[in-house]
Amino acid sequence: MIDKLEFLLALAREQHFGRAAEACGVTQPTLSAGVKQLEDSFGVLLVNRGSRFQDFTPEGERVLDWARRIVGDSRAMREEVHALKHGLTGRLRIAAIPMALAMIETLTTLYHERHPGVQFTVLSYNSTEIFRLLENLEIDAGVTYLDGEPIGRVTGVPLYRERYRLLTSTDAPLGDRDKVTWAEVAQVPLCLLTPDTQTRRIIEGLLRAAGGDPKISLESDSMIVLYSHVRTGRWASIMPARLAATLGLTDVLRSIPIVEPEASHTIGLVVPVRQPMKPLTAALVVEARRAAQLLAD
Amino acid sequence: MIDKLEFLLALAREQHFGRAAEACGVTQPTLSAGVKQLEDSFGVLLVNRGSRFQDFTPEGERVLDWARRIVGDSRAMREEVHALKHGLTGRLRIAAIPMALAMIETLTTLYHERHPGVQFTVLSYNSTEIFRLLENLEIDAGVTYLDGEPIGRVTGVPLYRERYRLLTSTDAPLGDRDKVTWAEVAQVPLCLLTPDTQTRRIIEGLLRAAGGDPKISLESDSMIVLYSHVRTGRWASIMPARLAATLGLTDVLRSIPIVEPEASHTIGLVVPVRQPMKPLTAALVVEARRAAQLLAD
DNA sequence: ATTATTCAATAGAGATTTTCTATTGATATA
DNA sequence: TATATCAATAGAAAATCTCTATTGAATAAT
Repeated sequence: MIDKLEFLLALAREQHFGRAAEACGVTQPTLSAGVKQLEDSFGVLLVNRGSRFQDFTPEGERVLDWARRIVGDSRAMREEVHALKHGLTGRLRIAAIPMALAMIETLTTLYHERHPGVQFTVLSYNSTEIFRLLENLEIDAGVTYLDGEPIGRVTGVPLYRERYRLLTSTDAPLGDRDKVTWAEVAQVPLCLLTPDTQTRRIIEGLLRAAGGDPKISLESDSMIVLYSHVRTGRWASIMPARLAATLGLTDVLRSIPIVEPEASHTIGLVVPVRQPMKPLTAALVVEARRAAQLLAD
Repeated sequence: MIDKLEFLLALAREQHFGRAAEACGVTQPTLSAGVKQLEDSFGVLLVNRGSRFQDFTPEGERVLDWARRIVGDSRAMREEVHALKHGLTGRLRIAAIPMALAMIETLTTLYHERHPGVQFTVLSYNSTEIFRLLENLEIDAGVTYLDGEPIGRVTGVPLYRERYRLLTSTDAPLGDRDKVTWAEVAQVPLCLLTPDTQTRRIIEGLLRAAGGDPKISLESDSMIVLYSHVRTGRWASIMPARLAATLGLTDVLRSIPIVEPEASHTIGLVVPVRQPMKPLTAALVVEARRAAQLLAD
């Protein structure tokens, strides 16, 4: 039964019987039969298909919702029993927005000190995807903005407040300033994250609110790409103070506070609201609260 | 997998492999094998047994907790999909404390008007048992005291406030009074519910607080037994005004307010906190809120 | 228009799992 | 000491699950 529900989750993820089957480690007819069995047992069609996968019926969507919950709980149960016997072990899957990647280390280091048996998978995704991955049980926790765009069925633990800075070289325009305004920054060609990220939308919003029409000379979904460009001294970017400090400043590379307004956003851990949590996740929430104290401004 | 968890729930309920098997509609070896499979798959012992059932291991208790959740959700899923197709049908299982039995009609009547396809099972249990039954998924909802003794993992919906009255005949002691005090009532021989009920504990508490040492001339777990005795005019009892009115007063039988103090307790619906609820339960909560308005003092 | 290709359902065989009956072994009760 | 109760075990039968191979339908490519 539960494995059939896992079939359904895989199908929702892959939107394709064959790939879903592969993801579950079974053959396509097996997965097809599993879905059909669910349909028979419920007495309703769950998936619309016309010789290929189309989408889920309304009933299918509801079942999918329950399936996520039931499959999640069944994994949590196994994890908890395992933890009772062997302590915390296993893999904790975390996704973070690019802007927060450099601070994940604070979390994982604290966690690893207490629970050395736990391994980590840290992925970079935009905030929208993070919520989708959480819903689909593909990650255990995310690190993203807590304010701003609405958040779904998750619990948030604030980690720190992020303030943006202009990263530029001393000999570039504005490079000699103590602080700059958003209006001024809007005049400079910038390297920013791609428009699918919330950070990009926030920064563009601030630039436009200051009356600017920003020129994005280079965009990427990788902070490394942005930073390596800025490092040459020929490009400028905007990033959180903390991130700039982590990546390292050089004698020609400066991180300049941006004012008017002094915008700040809260970054935090997000985990499924489900109670009780998986033990690995519960422990992460504990460490996140500790990390928040370390990171407090 | 889920059926194995059901085996475990039955075992917790029956404390006996054979009876648990019968309750699940399988033979004893099948249930034994199912439990053993769970143990193998978790790698831990769940049940302590020395040639017969003893109890659950700590790990077993945790698994039991998850099993209740998972099994409950899986039933809720089926119910919801069924409701999407056929509307609300099935059986709603409600347990109420004896003192509240007469008001259940208010709930079921409202419910039945809107959802004629739903059938009811109404059981009489004391408040402690009601919580146990809720935990074990043996009932969908309970009706009991919301204040007083601590309540567990349930959501409460207040229905009405209950005020106690002395039920006695006109020619008995106190029978001619407009109101009586708890101290006075403590002097009269009474018919009350058995001591395992919260109502009995509350009433005895009030009587003792008024300095009395009550004589319980007859006790029963059945309101009918109490009422039929009082009806003869030779016995007296204490019950809520509303209940007395439902059972019917005669020319010799009076219901007299008891004061000093004018104690009152809230009776309400209790349902599992689980979100989302089973459709039948969710509908019951809606009707309970309507009923509360009808019953408001 | 014809041919290829992709996709999911179906058929049927083999493997696995599940469940049963019957029995045993152990413990508790008369 | 005999009897009854309880749960585990053994082994056979039944049900199920999963696989390979194929079909049929729909889309894409030539």
